[in-house]
Amino acid sequence: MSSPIEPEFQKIYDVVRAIPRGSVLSYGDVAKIAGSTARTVGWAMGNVDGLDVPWQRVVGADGYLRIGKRSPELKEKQHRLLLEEGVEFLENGYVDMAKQRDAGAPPPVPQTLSLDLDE
DNA sequence: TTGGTGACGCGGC
DNA sequence: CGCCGCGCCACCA
Repeated sequence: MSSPIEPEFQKIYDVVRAIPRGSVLSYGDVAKIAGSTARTVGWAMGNVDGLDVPWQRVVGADGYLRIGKRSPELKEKQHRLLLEEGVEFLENGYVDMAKQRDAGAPPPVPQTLSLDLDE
């Protein structure tokens, strides 16, 4: 509604959509895969508007929900959504990243995406 | 055009 | 282990 989705952001959204339910990726991870930067991914997540993008599955590299600077409610919403998806949290409110990798969790990025950013 | 800001990340202290 | 600063890229005034 605001701005036309550039193909580059499209890639970001594509990667986020590929995140399996109950799993999460960090902004940096998404950025690396989409060939962008963490900041840009963050900006993209803030512009999902009505797109079909599971923005809640993108968290900080340390597992912290880096939202709430100006939208504490949004952070709570993300927390709730992730809980419903089966994502485990720690006492401090951080996502249990260790569990994420250790739970024998499936690769965050399905091969269906075939990231061809390899030269 | 320049400068400041931000849903980030990481190295230094 | 926490705080600070720089780098990054896109957006807005």
